[in-house]
Amino acid sequence: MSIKQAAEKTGLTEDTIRYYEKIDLLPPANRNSSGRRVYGEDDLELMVFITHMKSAGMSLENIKYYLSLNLEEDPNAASERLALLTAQKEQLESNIADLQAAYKVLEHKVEHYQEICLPEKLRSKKGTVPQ
Amino acid sequence: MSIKQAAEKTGLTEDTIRYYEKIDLLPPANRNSSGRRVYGEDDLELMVFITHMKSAGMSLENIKYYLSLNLEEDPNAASERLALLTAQKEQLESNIADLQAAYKVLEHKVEHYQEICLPEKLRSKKGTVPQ
DNA sequence: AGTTGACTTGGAGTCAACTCCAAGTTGTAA
DNA sequence: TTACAACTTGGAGTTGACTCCAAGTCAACT
Repeated sequence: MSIKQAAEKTGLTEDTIRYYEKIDLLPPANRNSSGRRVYGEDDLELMVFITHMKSAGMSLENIKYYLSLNLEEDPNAASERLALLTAQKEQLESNIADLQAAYKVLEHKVEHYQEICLPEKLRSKKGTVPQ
Repeated sequence: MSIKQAAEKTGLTEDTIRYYEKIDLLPPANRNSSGRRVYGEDDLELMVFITHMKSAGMSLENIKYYLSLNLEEDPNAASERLALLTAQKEQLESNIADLQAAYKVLEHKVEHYQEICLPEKLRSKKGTVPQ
């Protein structure tokens, strides 16, 4: 599939995909006979994985390092990956906790302004802390 | 209190506090007789509020807009604040959901590498999705 | 009077992560 | 064949949020 289709499927932009390739986060894409990038399912999976790690707050630099660990050749690669993932998981836990604290603050504020805006009416739909 | 003490109490750096003042996110600080910045409890509260909103993913620009809504003079300020906060709360909900999805992915990966690294042993301490 | 050390300023530099651009190539369609 | 859209490249520019710097001021202490 073309870079355009890959972009559509992953939610990345074409520029971002090329940028990821440029910084060696993605391996050089396969090319067709006229030199255009061609992607397969494996490539898509990798991009999706990257977006997951990114939304978990991992920097591109760290994702790159993670991906560089060669499971076939390096006997320590697996445990290094484990260490990285565990650290990231812990950082993520604390980020989520921070966000949830911020959420509570927001919730309070929203309630406050609802009381100002809707004089003693329909204050029904309280948000719940997302699970 | 001095900028240094304010920085210590809020976790911001002195540079960041001055930067926030420069971009009009914070009002011009009061000065003592020799022109140095002096902060009171109200100022600290504002800084803490800003850090909360920031960790909720609100941009400094949006926080600035929120703070610029003048409750005394503008009859619509309260409902505009409500709208802003509600939008932010919704965005935050979806961010938290994303993070939790990423967390699940990480958790799976961690389990996978634990199986590789610790051959059928001590796979006890599963992480739980943080509340 | 001299030396710290904490502050002041305006402005420049940094960083991650894009985002855009100009100029060129290729494959398809009218 | 001529137009057109979809790609290609290297490199420059942008954004948000700091972070650092040089040069100067000020108050307190020895």
